[in-house]
Amino acid sequence: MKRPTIHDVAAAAGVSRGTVSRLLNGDKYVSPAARVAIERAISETGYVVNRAARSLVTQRTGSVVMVLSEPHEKLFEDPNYSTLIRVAIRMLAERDLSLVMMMAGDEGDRERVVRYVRGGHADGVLLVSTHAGDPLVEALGSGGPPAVSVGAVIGHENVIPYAAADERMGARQMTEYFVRQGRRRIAMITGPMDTPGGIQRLEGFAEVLGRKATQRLIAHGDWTQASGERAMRELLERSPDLDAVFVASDLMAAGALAALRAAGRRVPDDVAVGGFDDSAVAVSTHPPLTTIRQPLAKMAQETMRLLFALLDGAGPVEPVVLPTELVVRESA
Amino acid sequence: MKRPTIHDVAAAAGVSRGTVSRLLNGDKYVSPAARVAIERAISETGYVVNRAARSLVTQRTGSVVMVLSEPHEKLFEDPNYSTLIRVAIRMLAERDLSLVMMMAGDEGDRERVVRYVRGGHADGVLLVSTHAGDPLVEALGSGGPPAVSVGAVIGHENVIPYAAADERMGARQMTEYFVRQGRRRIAMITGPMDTPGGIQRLEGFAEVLGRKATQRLIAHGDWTQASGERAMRELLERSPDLDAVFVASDLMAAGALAALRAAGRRVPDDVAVGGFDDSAVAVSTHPPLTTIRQPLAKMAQETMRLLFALLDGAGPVEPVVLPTELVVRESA
DNA sequence: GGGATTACTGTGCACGTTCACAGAAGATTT
DNA sequence: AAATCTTCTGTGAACGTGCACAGTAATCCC
Repeated sequence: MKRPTIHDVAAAAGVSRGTVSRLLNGDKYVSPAARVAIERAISETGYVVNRAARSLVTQRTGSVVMVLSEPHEKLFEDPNYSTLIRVAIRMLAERDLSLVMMMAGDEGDRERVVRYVRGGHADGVLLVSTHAGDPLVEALGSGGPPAVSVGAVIGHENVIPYAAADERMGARQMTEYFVRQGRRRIAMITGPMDTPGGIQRLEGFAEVLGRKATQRLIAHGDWTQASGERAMRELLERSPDLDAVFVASDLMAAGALAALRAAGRRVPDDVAVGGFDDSAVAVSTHPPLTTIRQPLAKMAQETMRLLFALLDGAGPVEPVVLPTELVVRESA
Repeated sequence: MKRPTIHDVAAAAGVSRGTVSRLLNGDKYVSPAARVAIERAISETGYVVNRAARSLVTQRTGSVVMVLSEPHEKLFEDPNYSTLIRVAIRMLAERDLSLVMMMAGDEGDRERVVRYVRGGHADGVLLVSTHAGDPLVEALGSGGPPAVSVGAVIGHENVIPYAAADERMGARQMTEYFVRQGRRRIAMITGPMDTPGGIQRLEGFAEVLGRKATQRLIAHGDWTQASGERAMRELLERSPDLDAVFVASDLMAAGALAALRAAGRRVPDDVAVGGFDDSAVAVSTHPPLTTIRQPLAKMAQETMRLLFALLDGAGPVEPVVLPTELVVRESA
C-alpha cells in the first residue's frame, strides 16, 4: 500500500539507512555484499527515492525551469521552440533532471515565475526569447540559481551566458548572395527590434548594403506569419520596384510569399525571397525557401552545456556564437 | 541570506506557525488582525512556501507531467503539440500547478517516466500521442495518480479518459466533399495504424466510399512530412488515374503536395488534396490546404478539465468527443 | 607489535511544512 | 448562571532523506 521508504529497503537488505543512502548517491564506501543486497531489496520493494525529502535536506530540486517569454497568443507559433524543448528534455534526462515549463507572457505570469525561482523550486533557469528590458531578468537578478539563455538577452549579454547563431554573419550571407545575383533593390523585413535576431540581422544586412539600405526598403515584423505578410504589403507599396527581400525568419517569409503571390509577383523571377532559420516551414512553402540555416539543435546543446557548467559550480562561462550557413532552394 | 521560512513569517507577524499555515492554505479560521499582520510579514520577508517540505507531508507535488510518446527524431515535428503545451501550461498555472515534460521515446525513457510517476513525483499524468500497445500505459497501471490523454489511447479507451476530435466525422466530411465535387478515384494517405487518428480517419473514409475504397488507393504514413511525400509517390505509381487524395494530416499533405508537384500534377485541377488538422502548415503550403479543422485548443482544454475533475476526486469521468469542421481553401 | 591508514557501517539531527489536537476567549443557547 | 457552540490560536509529531560524526574491523608500515 504505502510507498516503500529508504528504511524499508535498509531493513530488507539488512543494513542501515546510511548505507542505502550512500549507494544511492554514489559514495564509494559500500561493500560488495551490501551492494548486491541493497540492489535486490530495491528492486524487490520497488523503491523510488522521494525527491521532496531529498530536496528538503540538499536544498536542490532536481529540476530546471524553461521560461518562455512570449505573449500567449504567439507563443509556439514558431516551430523552432520544439527543437529547444526536445534537446533540453533529452540532455536534462541524462542528468536525471526534469524540465518544468513556464510562460512569462504577462505580469501575472512573470510574478509566478519569479516566485517559483526565488522560492528555490528550480536548480537552474533556461531563458527563451527574452526581449530587451524584460523586467523578469532584473527580478531574477543575482542570488538565485544560475540562468542561461538560448540567444543573447539584450542588455544582459555579460550577465546571462548564452549560445546563439552568428546573426550578423547569416544576414550578410543572404544579402551578399542577393548582390552576387545582381539584385538591385534589396528590401528587408526584420524581426522585433528588441530581440537580438531583430537587431543584428538588420545590422548584417546594412553592413553589406551600406547606404543603399534605406528606410523605405526596411519593414518590421514580430516573427509571426501574419506580420510577414503585412510587412511585405507595406514594402510593395513603398517600393514597388524592389527585386529581392530578405526576411528575418522563415515563418514571416511564408507570409511574405503569400503577399507577393497576391500582388502577382513571381518568386524568384520578379522578386527573390530569402528567409532565416531553415525551419520546417522552409520546405513546405512554394517555392521552397532559400534561407540561412541556424544550427538550432547545436545552439540548444551548447546552452545546456553552459547551464551544466554553472550547475557544476564552474566559474564564469563564455557565450558561444555559432556559424550560420546559406541554404539555396528555389525562392532566390 | 537564508531563505525565510514559515517560522520567520510567524515571528515577524507575532503569531504561530499554525496560523500562518492556515492563512496560506485558505483555512477560514484566521482573525482579520492576524491576517493583515501575516500578509505584511510575508511581503516584508519575501517568503515563498517551500514546496518540498509541503510535499513531504501532504504527499502531493503540485506538478503534472506531460508524457510525449514519440520517437525522439519526429517528436514535435507536428506543430500541434505546441497548442497542447500552451493550453496545459496556462490552465495548470491557474491552479498553481507546474508542468513537467518527459519523453517516452525509447525503453530508457519509459523506465524513467514510470519511476517518476510511481515514485509519486507527479499528481497527474497527461498522455500525448500514446500508441496502441505502448507498455507505458500498463506500467503506469492503477494505484498511481490519475492519467488522462489528448486523443484516445487505443485499447484503454475505458481506462484512460480523453478528449478527442470526432475523427470519423472529419474523415467523412472530407470524403463526402470530394464525392460532391465529382471526384471519381479518391485515394487516402493514413496515419500510423496504431493511433486513433490513423485508424478512425480511415474508417470514416471507408464508410463513405464503401467498396470503392480499395487497398490500391490506400497508403500509410507516420505523420511526418517525408512519409506523406513517400506515400503519395507510392499512390501515383499504383493508381496513376487518381483524381483526389485525402491525407490524414496537414503535415503529410504538405509532403504529398511536393510529390504531386514533382510528378507534374496540378492541384486541385488534376488532383484534389485534402488535409486534416487545420494546423499552421495548412496556410503556408501552395496552394493552401483544404482541410478538416480539429478544435485542438478545445481538446486540450477539455482534457485538462478531465484531469482536474480527477484530481478533485470526482468519480469516473466520461470521454469528450468534439465535432470537426471542413475548411475549404484552394487545394480542393 | 604498536600506530597509522583504509574500508566500511550505524545513528542522531536537521530540513520546512501540514495536520490533529488541545485549549482559550467570547458569543449564544438553555 | 451554566452549558454549549463558534472562532481563533499554539504545539508536538510526522513526512523521508542526506550529512556529519563516531565507531569498528582489517590491513599496512616501520
